[in-house]
Amino acid sequence: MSITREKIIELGENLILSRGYNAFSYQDISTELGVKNAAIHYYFPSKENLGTSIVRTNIQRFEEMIDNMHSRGFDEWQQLDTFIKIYIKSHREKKLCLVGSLGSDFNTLNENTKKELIRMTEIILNWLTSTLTTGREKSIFKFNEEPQNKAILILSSLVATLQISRIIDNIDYKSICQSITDGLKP
Amino acid sequence: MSITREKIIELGENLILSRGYNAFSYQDISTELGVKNAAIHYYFPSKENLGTSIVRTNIQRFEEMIDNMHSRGFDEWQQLDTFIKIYIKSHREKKLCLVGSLGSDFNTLNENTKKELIRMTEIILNWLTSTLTTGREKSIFKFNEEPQNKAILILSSLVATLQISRIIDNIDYKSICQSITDGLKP
DNA sequence: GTCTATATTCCGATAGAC
DNA sequence: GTCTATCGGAATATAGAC
Repeated sequence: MSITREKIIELGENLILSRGYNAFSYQDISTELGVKNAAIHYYFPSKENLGTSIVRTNIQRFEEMIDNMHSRGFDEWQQLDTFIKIYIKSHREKKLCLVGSLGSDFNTLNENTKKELIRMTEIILNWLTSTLTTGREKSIFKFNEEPQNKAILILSSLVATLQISRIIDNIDYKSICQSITDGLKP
Repeated sequence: MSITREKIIELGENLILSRGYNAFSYQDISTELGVKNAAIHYYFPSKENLGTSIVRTNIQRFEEMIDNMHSRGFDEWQQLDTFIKIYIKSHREKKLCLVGSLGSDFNTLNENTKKELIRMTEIILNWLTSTLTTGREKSIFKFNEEPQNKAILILSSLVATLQISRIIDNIDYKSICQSITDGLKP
């Protein structure tokens, strides 16, 4: 795994999160790296390859985070807080998250990228649903909805508030996150 | 206001909601209308003009709906239900809403389109915040968050669940909407 | 193995035909 | 007033140079 390859994935991800999948080009990346746009095709023959690799990298990062939290013995509150902090960071950096950004572009993605995005979203929702379920069993959380529905509502709130924050710039993202967690307190 | 002009706005809106602003072209619209792509430029000289007109049309539609509900004497529950039904219809038609779709593309929009999108989002959020506030004063709704935060949370849930539904296709959108309204019951 | 020169296609947009 | 022929540029992608 070359350093250039990783750099391309990182630049590509940032471009997707700031401008969207269909609004960035290989030229955007190559200019940044000081090479011709065709050089990127050596590492990723088509945009589909790049998009798919970006999503796969994110899945790996997320799974490592989950493993890390489990091995550290984080309880459900600590896990949820850690997850929400990712979104607070994205908000600070004026970026969206892949679910929201690629979700909007879903119908224009290639099959492999779609497949990985589906997989990523399922992994996130399954983890969140499971965390909410066990957290409620332990009376750490309190809520009345189906855990699956609650998971979708929480993820949706985090995802779309990033998008709305981009439109209305004086939104207090942390305060919204506070409202989300307040709604889970026993 | 010619019939062709209205047809272009309608087709353009559907393309933004299904494929995104940067993924549709004048060709997509002209093919549908059986003319050359340049014919669309007669009605909308640039894509910016078209995008801005699409958002303006939506603002007008939303304001007419609000006026209509007020003159019919809808209470806060009836108003919220009517609003949510727009999203259930969008979900059925496999479309997003403009806030979510153009929110993702925000950084790539022209100044005028941005301005109208900001105006539209403010109008929606102001109406929702005001409806939640008076509804709570009348004890029709019950919630603990700041009305402004609650409005953003509800809109975000509706917006991003459309996007997530596109990725994960077996999501019960109506059930999610039920969870949203259940959370407001006294 | 890494990158460039180049091809091809499609985009938004203009000038001008009817 | 409405639409077409056509342009200039940017997109993705290939073939081949180093």
